[in-house]
Amino acid sequence: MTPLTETPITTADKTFISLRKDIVEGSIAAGSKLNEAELSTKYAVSRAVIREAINKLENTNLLERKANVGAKVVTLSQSGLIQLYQVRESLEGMAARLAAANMTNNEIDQVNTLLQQHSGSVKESQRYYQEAGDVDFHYRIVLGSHNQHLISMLMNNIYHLVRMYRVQLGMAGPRVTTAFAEHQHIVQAISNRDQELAEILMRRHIAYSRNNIEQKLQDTPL
Amino acid sequence: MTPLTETPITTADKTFISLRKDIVEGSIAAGSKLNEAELSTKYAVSRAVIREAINKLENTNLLERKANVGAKVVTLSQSGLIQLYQVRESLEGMAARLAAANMTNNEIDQVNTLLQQHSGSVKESQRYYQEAGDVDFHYRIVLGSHNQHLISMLMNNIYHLVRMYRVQLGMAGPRVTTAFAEHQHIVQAISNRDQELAEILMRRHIAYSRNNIEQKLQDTPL
DNA sequence: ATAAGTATTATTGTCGACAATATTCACAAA
DNA sequence: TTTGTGAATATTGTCGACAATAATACTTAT
Repeated sequence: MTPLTETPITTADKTFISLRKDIVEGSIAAGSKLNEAELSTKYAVSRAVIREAINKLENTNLLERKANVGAKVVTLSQSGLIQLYQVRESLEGMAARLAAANMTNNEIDQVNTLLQQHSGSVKESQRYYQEAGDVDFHYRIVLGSHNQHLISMLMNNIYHLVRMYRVQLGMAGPRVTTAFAEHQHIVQAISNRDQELAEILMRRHIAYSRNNIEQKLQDTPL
Repeated sequence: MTPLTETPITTADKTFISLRKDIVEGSIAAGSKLNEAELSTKYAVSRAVIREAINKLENTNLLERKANVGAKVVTLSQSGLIQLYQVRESLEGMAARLAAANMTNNEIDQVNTLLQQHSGSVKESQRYYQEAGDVDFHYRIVLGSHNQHLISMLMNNIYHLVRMYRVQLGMAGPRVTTAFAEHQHIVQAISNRDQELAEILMRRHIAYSRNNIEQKLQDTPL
């Protein structure tokens, strides 16, 4: 299940999504320079389209542009990861708080159903949950905040870069089961409409998650 | 004193800044549609430049684009303002926390000096502080977080829209002196390296500020 | 051999024209 | 009058070419 259905209309949009995918998954290497002419032939579109896609990518924090020089894919670093997760903790904490205030009963039921479904697959294969399940859960909470700025910032500016770290550093990890329990507690707080607790639990959850990734990063440094 | 010196290089950058100014200050009306050809003649640049500027403006939350239809300046609304301040509270709270952890002693000294300077002008004319002083203070804290994502999000995605609300709803307000005291307390907490308190105080400060603006909004509804 | 300055090449920025899509207007039918 | 259909118009999306800037290679002098 894809949580948010992006429907690219223009070729610039499609190119943007292709480029983003290639960067996140590393087929365009971190730190490498983007040559507009090259990309133009590679994706079989005009340079104007490439430029528009690059402009859009700039917002996603996946690359940096310098005037008259060009665009470079970001480099992954420990400090970059920490900074990213600090922002995540801040924004998703607020999202959980707002979700406790603003989610409809119907939305809360759906999240509960989602967790029940996951509970099964957690026991069997831990793999599934970590990939799609975790993302799904966080999406629901963020959308449940009903705050357009919050949603846009996390979806567009944060999550793709988070995924880039996950993919390129090969995060899978044994944190699956404890993370699942944490998710349950967060939903519990939201069900109780306890804004304060929902925020605290979500912030802790993300802080734990960061520690986990950081530890992996010690083993396989950049 | 301008806190962050933007140095536009290309004509697209310059046009972007001009357009942003005109939108924030309302000479291009909120809710109005942007016609690329019109703007092209108005700013005396090609349509390509206008399009690049519009693309950049999309990130600032000052306008919305729809494929094959065009870009519209955002409309100001009470719920929009509340949502904006919720995000601000979240991000600037974290910024204050990180500032308490990461600011150099030198940076802290500079903020203290800044507040002392303001303390004089607060007694005389309240006007100055509310405009430049408040902005200056918040910039220092945000920059003091030493978190690039946080800085970028607030500077690029949030503050211009905040200013648009302020300008177009004519916020000046008698909150000057109490806000000044709040600023002092925040700096005190940062000086003490008390992350927890710095975050709490900043969040309260912004919540108060939001209430203040909301109240004004009751008097002059949109 | 090295350094500085200049010429050459490569790459990004800007432009005007054309294509594709959406909007508006006119007309006809109910 | 209102509604639906089609043509005409306006607007955005895409393209290739040229201009401006940066990166590279070459030459020359010390």
